[in-house]
Amino acid sequence: MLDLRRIVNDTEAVRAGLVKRGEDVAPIDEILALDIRRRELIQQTDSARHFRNEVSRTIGAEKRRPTEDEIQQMRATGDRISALEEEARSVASELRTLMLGLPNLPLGDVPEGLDESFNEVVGEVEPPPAREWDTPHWDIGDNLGIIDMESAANISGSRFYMLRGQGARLHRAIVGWLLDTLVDEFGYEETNPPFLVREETLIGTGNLPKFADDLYRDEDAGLWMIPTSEVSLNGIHQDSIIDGELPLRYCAHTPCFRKEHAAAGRDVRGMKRVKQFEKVEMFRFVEPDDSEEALEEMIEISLELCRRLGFTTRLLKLCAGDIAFQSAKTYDIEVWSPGAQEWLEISSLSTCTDFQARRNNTRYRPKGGGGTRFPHTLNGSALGMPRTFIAVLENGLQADGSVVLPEVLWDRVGCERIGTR
RNA sequence: GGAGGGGUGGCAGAGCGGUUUAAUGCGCUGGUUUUGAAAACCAGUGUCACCUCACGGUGACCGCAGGUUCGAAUCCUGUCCCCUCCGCCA
Repeated sequence: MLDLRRIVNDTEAVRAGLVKRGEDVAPIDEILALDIRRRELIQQTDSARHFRNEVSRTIGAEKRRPTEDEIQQMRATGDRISALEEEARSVASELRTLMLGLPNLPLGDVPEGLDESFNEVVGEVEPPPAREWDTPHWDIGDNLGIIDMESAANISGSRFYMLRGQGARLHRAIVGWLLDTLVDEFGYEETNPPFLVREETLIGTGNLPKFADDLYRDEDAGLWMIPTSEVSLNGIHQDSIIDGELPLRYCAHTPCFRKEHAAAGRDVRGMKRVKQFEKVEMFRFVEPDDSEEALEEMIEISLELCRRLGFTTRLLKLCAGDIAFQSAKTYDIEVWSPGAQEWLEISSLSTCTDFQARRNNTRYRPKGGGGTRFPHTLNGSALGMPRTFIAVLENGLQADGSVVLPEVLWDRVGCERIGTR
């Protein structure tokens, strides 16, 4: 959520930010009008209530029964207050609806542009030359008997995958290695949060109300399945004032559930785009002044993880039209997929400034005192799973069809190579 | 699913119709003392909104939503969540 005061005091900058994202600015004028009405109503209600408080306080202090006149007058005041409150509620609710529909504003250094063709590659990298045996991950997995797409379809239909034997173990090894590395080397607290969340939690991240169509839900229970652990981790401090010092660094390994309507017909083969996948996520609550540096640190962590897995990567700075609703700035890390001869998004790292904290009503106490403030939140994949798995297979593929594993995984998988030699 | 108990300020925890503008403790901030630190002592310190250049003022908030009343943290109804016990399922 944007700061209402900022919309009022710095209207043109807010409009410019929305335009940069290709967003409709019409709600701004409605918001400004509703805010004026809202203030009027608050003032009128407050003064009516002040009157009522004065009178009843006097009666109480004098320990007497109220007079007939007083009772009449107070009843009328009560009715007036009720009427004002009712209008105030409806104005506040309209205002909130509009506010929840506004995306975050892109930071100044976010590239202009409305679609992915305007994303900037940071430090161009040449992909390695193609090898004659390069082949997509589904063929590799099929040959080795470690990816079983047919069974997945039997169980759940399209856009699911199933891993078997050493494939399942490799998957588990990657996840375990990622978590351990984040905890042991990069100062993250490991968490294992709920995967089903309340509606308010999804409003807090920005997924609701706007993107309900992308999410799975249990309507009877009022619970939704998370599309990313960002949702659960952001929810930890919902409606509360963080007790203690920032920064807070959480990581989690969770399943993620997405309907993927928007991708209908695209990436249908293999496990690249599926309705259920797993991800190891990094999440931070930081002081506002520290968020840009924190984002750089998180990018460096993800790049380092890719390096240790032996991946060829490139870094993308997303343009204003391509960043997520809640994001103020996003970098994607893409890994070279030799089997498909394309760059594959393996991590997305964003700062959401105070946008999520505001929606979530998460606050902290700055060190010097002086009340509460909204922290900044940042999230990023410490590598998304099926794609990391894909990259390990395609990069490690040998001419004989076996896959040589990155050294960091040897102990966990129990071998250096999958397949015959 | 059944029975009971409970949700109060950063935390703990009183209050159960009108001097409560929510006691007290912890924590936090500042000060005194000290070579320095700790301890002790003194003072301050809930959140949010609106008005004001400011000093300051006003209002709301005791899980949430209604209701009763001149007046509700306090009484009534509904609802959500947490805890204990029982049952059922893993």
